[in-house]
Amino acid sequence: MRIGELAQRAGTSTRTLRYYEAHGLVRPHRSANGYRVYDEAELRVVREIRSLLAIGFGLDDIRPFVACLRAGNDSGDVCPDSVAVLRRKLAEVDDYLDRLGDVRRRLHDQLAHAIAQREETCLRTRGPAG
Amino acid sequence: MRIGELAQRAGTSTRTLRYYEAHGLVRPHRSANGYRVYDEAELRVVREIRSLLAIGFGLDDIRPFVACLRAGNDSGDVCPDSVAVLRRKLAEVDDYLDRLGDVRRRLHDQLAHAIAQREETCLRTRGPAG
DNA sequence: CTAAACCTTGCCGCCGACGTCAACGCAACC
DNA sequence: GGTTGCGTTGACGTCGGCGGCAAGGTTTAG
Repeated sequence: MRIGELAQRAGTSTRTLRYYEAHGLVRPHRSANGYRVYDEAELRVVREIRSLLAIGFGLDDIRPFVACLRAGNDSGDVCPDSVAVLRRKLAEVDDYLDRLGDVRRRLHDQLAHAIAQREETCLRTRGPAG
Repeated sequence: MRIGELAQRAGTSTRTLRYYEAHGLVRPHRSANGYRVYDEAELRVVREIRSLLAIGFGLDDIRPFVACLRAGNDSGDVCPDSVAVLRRKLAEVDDYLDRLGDVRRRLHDQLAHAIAQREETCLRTRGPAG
């Protein structure tokens, strides 16, 4: 399969596939004329990459998962390195959830305060009977 | 007050202050020799900017808050435009919290699955009496 | 023979909030 | 008058995951 077909089947672009290759994640052969040739297994790899990117992983984080797939495992996350990354990412997400919760509270309070102030101003402007 | 002093008092850099100015957020006068001169109120403005940046606002989002302060209000969030931004941001954060919660669940499940698989492999390798 | 549809490498653009020079001017002190 | 420490503008670098374009080669269909 050539790059265009893989791109279409993986739901991405040829540019993206070349980018993954440049970063060592996808490894095509080359046909006589220099065209990239991918075997079926690479489709699996590309889908794994896309799936992990979608939940916030960087390409560096993804490398162990690809290696795990290439090592013949049914899923990319059963190898020690992958598990380590999963643990780290889970911790990062938990951390981020905490901070985002704080931000939410601050936003909520600030909004409540602003609205209260506006009500007050409104009352003063129109008079207490307003 | 000149740019160095303001930077120090606001806990930031001169580069940052010039950047804010280039984006219309801070407005110094100029002394005869061309130096930027800030009055005390600008310290307040810069602190507002920093505070909002820290909770994930972009400079564009912050502009209404600065305008609100400049209009003579005690806090930058009581004006209609600021309130609108606060509402929008709160919605964005809620949205992000939802998606991050999904991601967390997926990470957690994936991790649990990976560990279960490894246990199984381990047992098979060492034998059921392992 | 030519056009169309593939493919190749290479390089610039993007977003956003700055950091980090470069090359210069101004002010003050000894 | 030389040094030090302020200030000025301008322009390029950063990070990451690509998009998009240029300038060419290959293959296939008509």
